[in-house]
Amino acid sequence: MKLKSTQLYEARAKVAKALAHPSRLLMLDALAEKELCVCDLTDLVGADQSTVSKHLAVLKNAGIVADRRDGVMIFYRLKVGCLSGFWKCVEGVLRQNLKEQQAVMKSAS
Amino acid sequence: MKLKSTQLYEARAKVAKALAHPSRLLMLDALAEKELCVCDLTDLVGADQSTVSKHLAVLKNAGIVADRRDGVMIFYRLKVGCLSGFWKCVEGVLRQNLKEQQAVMKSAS
DNA sequence: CAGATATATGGTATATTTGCCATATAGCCA
DNA sequence: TGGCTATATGGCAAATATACCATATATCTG
Repeated sequence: MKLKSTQLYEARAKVAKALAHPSRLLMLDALAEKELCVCDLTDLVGADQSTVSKHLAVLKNAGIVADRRDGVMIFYRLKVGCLSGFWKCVEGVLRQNLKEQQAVMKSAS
Repeated sequence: MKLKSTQLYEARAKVAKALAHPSRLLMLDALAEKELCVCDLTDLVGADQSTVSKHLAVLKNAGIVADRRDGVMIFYRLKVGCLSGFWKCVEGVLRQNLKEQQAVMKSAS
């Protein structure tokens, strides 16, 4: 039971780690629209191609995206559909947190 | 617009980073039930108290939990309600990925 | 096959994260 | 106030993540 739990949280952490970089999040947002090749994503992120390739490997290894070869190009697509809803919820909470902080600041002044 | 986007993805990454550790995820799961003091969470995680305290600081700084003092003890509670639903969705996708991989293995054997 | 293009991988320097120890801070109670 | 308990913080060493360069691999095309 303890081992099982450990594995569960490590699996979740692997996904969270894959999401824990601005460039990867930018790419995921773009991929939510349509599949894109590495060249598109490299342009989008504005980093070295090898850097983008490694970011994509992280996402793929976490099971968040999948890839498909078409000739010389490799297209990546999103496999997890719950990201946009999740961020919407999280950002709602953070906005609320901010409001509460501002209220505290105001009452203290 | 570019700056705004960068800030958005950095804000999201901060939340994802806070989620990117098995011990923190274990604590968040426990906090989904009810608020807990640092001592409870230290027992749960089984790490040094200072380590747990720092993990909690990460979660608090990301806006995922809030704390409340009651005498000598400090109770933490979850502020973000969308975590369990998110993990449920993610784990569904990962299970599906696994099935597909197994199907590939089978057809290749 | 040779050359060109798209992508991945190895190597390495730098930055960040993590965990524990020691210690500081804060509240409770005698 | 002094001692006790709960929690937080500073410091440091080890582990991990990140970015870029150089280069390897794979595919297409002539």
